[in-house]
Order: sequence, then C-alpha cells, then structure tokens
Amino acid sequence: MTDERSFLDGYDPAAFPAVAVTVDVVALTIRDGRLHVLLVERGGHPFAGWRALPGGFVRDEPLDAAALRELGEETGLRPGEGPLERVHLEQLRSYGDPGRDPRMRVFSVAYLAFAPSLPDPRAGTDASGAFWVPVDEAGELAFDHAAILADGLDRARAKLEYTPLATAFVGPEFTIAELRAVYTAVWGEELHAGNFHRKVLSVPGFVESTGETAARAGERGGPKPRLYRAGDARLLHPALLRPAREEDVR
Amino acid sequence: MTDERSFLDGYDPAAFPAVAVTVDVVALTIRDGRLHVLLVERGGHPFAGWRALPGGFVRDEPLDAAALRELGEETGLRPGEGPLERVHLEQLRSYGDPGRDPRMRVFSVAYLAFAPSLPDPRAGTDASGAFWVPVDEAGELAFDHAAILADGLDRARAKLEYTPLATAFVGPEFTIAELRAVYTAVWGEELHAGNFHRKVLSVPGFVESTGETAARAGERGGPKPRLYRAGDARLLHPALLRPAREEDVR
DNA sequence: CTAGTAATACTCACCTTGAGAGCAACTGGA
DNA sequence: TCCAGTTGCTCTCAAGGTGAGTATTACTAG
Repeated sequence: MTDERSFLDGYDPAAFPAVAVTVDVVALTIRDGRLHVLLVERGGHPFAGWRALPGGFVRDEPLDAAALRELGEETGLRPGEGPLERVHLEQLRSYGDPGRDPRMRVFSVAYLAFAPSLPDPRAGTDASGAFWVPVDEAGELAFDHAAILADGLDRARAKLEYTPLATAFVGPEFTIAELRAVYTAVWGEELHAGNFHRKVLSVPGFVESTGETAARAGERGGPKPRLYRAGDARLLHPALLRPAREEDVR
Repeated sequence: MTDERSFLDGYDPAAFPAVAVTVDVVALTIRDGRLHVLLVERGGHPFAGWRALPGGFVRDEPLDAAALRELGEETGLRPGEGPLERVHLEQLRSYGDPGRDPRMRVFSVAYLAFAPSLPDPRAGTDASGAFWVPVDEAGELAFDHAAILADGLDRARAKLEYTPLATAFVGPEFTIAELRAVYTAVWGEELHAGNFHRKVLSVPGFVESTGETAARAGERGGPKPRLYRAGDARLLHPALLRPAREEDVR
C-alpha cells in the first residue's frame, strides 16, 4: 500500500486517451430591439468558413476565466473593464458526444453571456472575424453549435422570468420601457405596457428609482420617462411569468 | 491551403496537454421520509478512504450514457432495466478548476439522478462500496464533491417547483400523501395537506387518477387513499412555489 | 368500542393577474 | 403655432390562485 505522495509521483497522465476541453460562449445582446448573438467565422479546419460560436481550448485557468477570456478576445474588449464589466456570465451546460469534433474527443463547456449593447467587434481590433447576428438569422453553425445556441436561448428566456437578468441587457440607468423592450426581444412577444410597469415596480429589489427622468422623451412622443437602476434582488418574487404555452404540457 | 481531409490526417491529438474528463452522479432517493444521496468509499488514491460521489472516466460513449453506466455499476442494477428504468437523469453542470484533482487537470461533468427507493447496493453485487446516506449526514467529501452535492440539492429543490419530477421519487402508482412526503423531504418544510391536495389535482397533467384506492390505509389510521399515476405534463402550470426566503433578495 | 389520525372537500379573506380605459406630457410635421 | 399621434403612468374591475382554517368521514391500533 503506497501513500498518496508516492502514488502521485508515479502517476502518468499520458496513459489516458487524448481528449480536449473547450469553452464556447453564447453571447447575447440587444441591438435595434432585436436579440443578437456573437458569432465568428472559422478560419481553419475543421468547418473552415463556417460560422461558429466564439470559443477555444481551456488553458491553465478556471472554466469561468476561460469563457471570459474568449469573450474578451473575440469582442476586442478587456474582460472586467469598460463595457465588459457589466456582462453577466454563467455556465450553460456541457457537450461531449463522440464525433462532435472530427479531430478528437472534444468536450465543450458552454457559457451564456448577457451584455448591454456592445461596440461592433470589427472596429479596429484584431477580433477580425466576430460579428453580431440576429438570433433568428444565425443559420447553420459549425459542430453542434446550433444546438448549443438553442439551449442558450431557452435558458435566457427562462431566466428572465425568475431573475432580474434583463437589467444586464441595458445600461446602468434605464427606463421601464427599455426593460420591457428586453423582454419583448428575448421572448418574442408583446407585453401589456401597463401591467408590465406595475409588475416591475411591485417586485421588491428588481429596480430602484434614480429620482431622475430622461433628458428627452422617445422619438414618437410621450412624457419624459423616469430612470431606474438595477436593484439588489437576485430572484424575482413574484416572478414575471410568460403565458403558458402548449409545448409545456405536451 | 489544405483541404479538411488532409488536415485531419496530419492532426496530432497528443500535442495537447493531458486532461481527463469524468462524470460524477448526484443520485437522490427518499428512504424513510428522508432524502438520501448515493455515496461510495474511495479505495485508491487520491482521497483514499474518503467518501465521494459515484463517478469515473468517460469512455467512448456519450456523456449521458457514461452517467447512466456509472449509476448502474455503483448500484449493481442494469441501466434501463427494472428499478433503473424509471430513474430521471439530467446534466447538472461541469467543474474544472485547476487543482481540483491532484493528479492532473480533470474536468467533471456532474449529473443529477432522481430515483424511487432502490435496493441497498451492498446486497450481493460487486458494487461493494456504495451506500445511501441522508443528505444532511453526507459530511466531508473527496475533491469538490461537497460543492457538487450542494448544487445538486439546489437544482432538485428548484425543479420540484416547476416540473412534475417529484413523481420520479415514487413508484408507478402513488398517493397524494406520498407525493407530499417527497416535497417535504426535499424542501425540508411541512406543507399544508389540504392546499397541497387541491394544488396537485388542479395542475393539468401533473397526476391522473387510476380509479383505484390503496388496499390499506396508513399505519396510523385515516381512509384508504386514492391512487394516481404520473400525468403527461413536463412543466407545472401554475407552479408549486415554495414560500419566498430571505436569501432570495439578499 | 374508542381515541386518534389522515384523506378529502369546503370556506373565506387576500393577493396577483390580464384586459382595458383615462390622462397628461411630449414628439414631429402641417 | 397648432394638431394628431404616441407614450408613460395610473387606475379599475373581473377572474382566478393562495394560505389558513374547518368539517366530514373512514380508517387504524389498542
């Protein structure tokens, strides 16, 4: 019986079949009232020329750090600074079926990111191939990335119900109408403006008033809206539920 | 510019640093009205002698299949047969911080399993070291398995609210009281029997009546309860919500 | 036979929800 | 400058879900 020290000294990691682990990021933002996802065009094989989710191999770093690093590299922004400071990042799930990557066994840990409107990645940086695409125009993607994107959208839609994450899509100060536009874009449904207003203000900790109003009203008229900040709630009680769909019961 | 075929032929997987991928399973069941988790006692290094979640290296198989295989090996039951047929299995999340395993970089994809009361694994099989432990007596676990267990419990508690998964903890026919006992055990809270009864029957597709009643009432009296089967709902509308807690808002 | 318990049904006050109406503030264009 | 249209925000009302409690009845163990 050896002790743990000598066991580890004699341990040979190369004795295992080669596998690799990547992170892939489903980064969502809202532009012009539509939900967009960040995609890259693959330069090398496999799937050269195809669109794909941004991602890459995990280095000597925690998984969360790898996802944030990839997001920063593709957007040309520094993680934790400026616009990326307010990004919400959470693990989505992992994908590892044999054959999902023709090179070798590759496990991918997918992440989901919610960001306020970010500058276009093309502008100047070396994040050459990244661009924002409306989610309903993503089309075919490399590997199993279309399935990952679909899972990410499901998660995002569900999270808006129970959590205040809609505030991650807007700036530090926002109007109720901007928040409603987030729900409309992500859920793809119109919401009753009056009821939404009442609901948001009645959930403790969802938003807090800044006491200010916007400098200008919207382009099409109406009073100057009041401005709000994100509150300190982590869960919405009561939740903002979508109307039940038929797919639910099945 | 090479084409994809010749690219793949020249690809050398061994050029990457060695990493490994495991699955670990948080298998939950209810025994004697208490929530239990399946644990194993580790035979080899590292963490020899410690308790751990059942799990192991992923072979040439999908992740889900690996989790089901591990669960079968540790319980001594055949996957997809007999008692394991009714097990609910879903991916929880992945863990991959450097240093979580002293041997090498090991990524673990954790799974969550809900099972009706299963036979004790000790009985006869070669699943020597596995046993059911009440979740509040799990104590310290190897690696980061205590954190994985905690995440699994959070997920299980939340899933009972929105999904009919409580039925995965009981037999094919069950009484409303048995279902209520599941909620009580998982949430650790007593529920108002009358309201629970009304609620369960009012959610479309949660349970359906068999038309039968149990052959005998409970040990302590009362009428013979009616028997129900799981319905075809995948989501509960409206949901069975727990009372909001203070930790929610924070 | 009795005391205790549990399954089920019912009541009632309270709250949340969806739908709609109303009012005032603001816009761009005539 | 005025006007028509749009929007932010408030309010009302009916419908339905919820928590707490009570009542009835059928069963158990002793």
